[in-house]
Amino acid sequence: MSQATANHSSSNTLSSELTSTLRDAIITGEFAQGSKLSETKLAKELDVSRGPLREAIRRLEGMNLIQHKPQQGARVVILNMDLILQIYETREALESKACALAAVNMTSQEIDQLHRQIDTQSKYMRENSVSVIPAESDYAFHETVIRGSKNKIIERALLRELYNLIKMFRYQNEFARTSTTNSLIEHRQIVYAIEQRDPELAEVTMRRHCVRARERIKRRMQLQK
Amino acid sequence: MSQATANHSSSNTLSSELTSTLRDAIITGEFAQGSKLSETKLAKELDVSRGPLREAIRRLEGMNLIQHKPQQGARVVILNMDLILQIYETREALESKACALAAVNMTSQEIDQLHRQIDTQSKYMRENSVSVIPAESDYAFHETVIRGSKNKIIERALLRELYNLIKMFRYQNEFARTSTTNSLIEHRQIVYAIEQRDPELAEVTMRRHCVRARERIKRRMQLQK
DNA sequence: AAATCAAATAATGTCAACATTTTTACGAAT
DNA sequence: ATTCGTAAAAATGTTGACATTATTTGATTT
Repeated sequence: MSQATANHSSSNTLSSELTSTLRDAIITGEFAQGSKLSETKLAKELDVSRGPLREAIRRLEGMNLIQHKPQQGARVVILNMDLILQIYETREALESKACALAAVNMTSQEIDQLHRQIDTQSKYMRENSVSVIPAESDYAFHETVIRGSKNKIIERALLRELYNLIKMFRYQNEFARTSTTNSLIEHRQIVYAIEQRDPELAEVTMRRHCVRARERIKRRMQLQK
Repeated sequence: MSQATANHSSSNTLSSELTSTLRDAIITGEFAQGSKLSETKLAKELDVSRGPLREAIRRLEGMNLIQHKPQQGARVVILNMDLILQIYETREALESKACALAAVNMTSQEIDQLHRQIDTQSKYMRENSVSVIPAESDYAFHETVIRGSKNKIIERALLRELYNLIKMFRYQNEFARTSTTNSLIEHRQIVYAIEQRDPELAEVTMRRHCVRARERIKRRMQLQK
């Protein structure tokens, strides 16, 4: 309690702290894809017992970030091209539906927030004379739409499972990071559809946005190879 | 090892055994919706220590079957009308996509299996002079389609998360159980679209099948109320 | 009788030790 | 040199005890 380094999240349990810590380490690639998360080694390094560590691993398993085999331990998921495309396919199905629902269920305050987020992106590009949207800003926009769906199941599937994998992929692959000027235009179209309270338009607009992202990724991965 | 009741799954870990046991108990309503899963009580009843029990609870959390609050324990999810409709909405988005992918990716052997499953359903209805498909047979059909998508992410989201909730809902609500003659017709249409290798047709056919199921549920829940 | 507070009780969170399985290391045999 | 098998080492699975936090109980006050 008298420690200098303020533990700003001391109210949480150790197990949930570990979940966040390990999740971030996996996303950033600090733990390499396919590498083993040794309980004994991690427990020593992080100075915790294996109990909470195992619980954190079970949670990460539920987020698709690691795979666990009985008696053999846990390994970081490997994002090969097949899996990435499957992730983007799933995202397309879920987020287009989320967007349709958002057109019906979002409050006007939430729509205002979408405008502010787009303005931030636009301003950033103008002031820095670049044609890329910062990743955090892009995530924030999509998160607002997803939460606006008011569908807890879709929200959980996207934010708790898929987006962690997408963040991991983008963070570790430079070529996957760019959200170009086109993205901003598409974001505007999405907000327009939601504002019009037009779920069909919102759905196809978001679907196209996701499909384009996937195809861009696919093209670049094939070049890479 | 010399017990009369053969433990046919003794090769698995205790923790995974507990996961299955608790999952089934939740689905069947043996643990009531909203009731607390007390670690100490369960540990005594099942004669296991709390460690593996806690891991099983973390896994069930990842399946959306229970909600866990720090320092307060785990409670069985409550399937109110809102959540049920959200579950069916999500299923619609995922399974229609899965069906489109199945039209592209299924092997002819897997398509044969679909035919056999439909024949079983048809035969059952003829021989028993009823107009309902047994729940297990309906699940089996959908599972074959879902696995046929070859998309591990969608497969996991549907089979590991959504379908457990749907099974729980159907098991505990008599009015939600009936898969009528129409379902069999729709199943035939789905197989036809897959057989034609027509992903667009497969997608809209499965979507309609899911939408109808949801609307049937919605109508009956509103009457119930 | 209702509300409030404190002690007692019970529950969840965490740890360290033990049990079992897997992996590694090493030596013998072909 | 390679393969095989055995022993040692290390890892995961499981348990019971301790620490801390919630909840309950009961006495006190208004």
